[in-house]
Amino acid sequence: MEHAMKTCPVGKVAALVGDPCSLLIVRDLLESPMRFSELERSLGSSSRTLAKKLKVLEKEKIVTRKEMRGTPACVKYSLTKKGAAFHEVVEAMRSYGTKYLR
Amino acid sequence: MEHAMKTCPVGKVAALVGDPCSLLIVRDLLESPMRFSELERSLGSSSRTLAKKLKVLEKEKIVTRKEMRGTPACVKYSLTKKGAAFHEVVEAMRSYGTKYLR
DNA sequence: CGGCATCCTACGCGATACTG
DNA sequence: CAGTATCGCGTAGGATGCCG
Repeated sequence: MEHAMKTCPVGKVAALVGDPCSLLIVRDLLESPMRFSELERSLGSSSRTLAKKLKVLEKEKIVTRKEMRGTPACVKYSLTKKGAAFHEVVEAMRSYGTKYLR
Repeated sequence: MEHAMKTCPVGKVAALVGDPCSLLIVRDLLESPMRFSELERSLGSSSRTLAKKLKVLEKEKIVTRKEMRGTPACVKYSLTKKGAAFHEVVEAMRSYGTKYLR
């Protein structure tokens, strides 16, 4: 499996956002920048998982972390240009889901 | 996480082919029908994993199993119309991967 | 609020071996 | 060739608790 995911463009994308969690993060952030807790609620995932996924996406330059000062803390996540480019992929998926999955 | 994947079209698609293996199966079958062993080699996965994924995709009417008689056995997998409709999604991914992932 | 640390469990998945 | 069965490990990911 490893080989295919490093060779082919499709495989590489799959390796990056090929899990439901990362994909849904991108989907949400395409809508608008969001805070950690907002994502947490939207996805219904644990903070642990969310934090880990966000870190990967940040390292891959898909997502930007912006920390506003103040107390309590406030952090906004948004998409980079590279991340926003997932728009086409997500829309293709949405279109498919709407048409074929009830 | 469960909720988001049953509510939103994108989530539902993710639940279906939101893992690298299933996605790569679809990618391959978009090219042409393939035999079990061909998929096995192409993906570099174990027969166990492949068989399980294929069963799911078959149950979801993404993939069709066609058994030719003869010995040794020969089985061809191909996409249904519903499966072929993933073309747009896969192409969007390929386009993204080509542009942004080296 | 936005995390990180810890613990714990389920399961994905490869390796191997065996059948029709 | 096309699977199924069994074992065994690595890991994803929830639950909980703590801290700046």
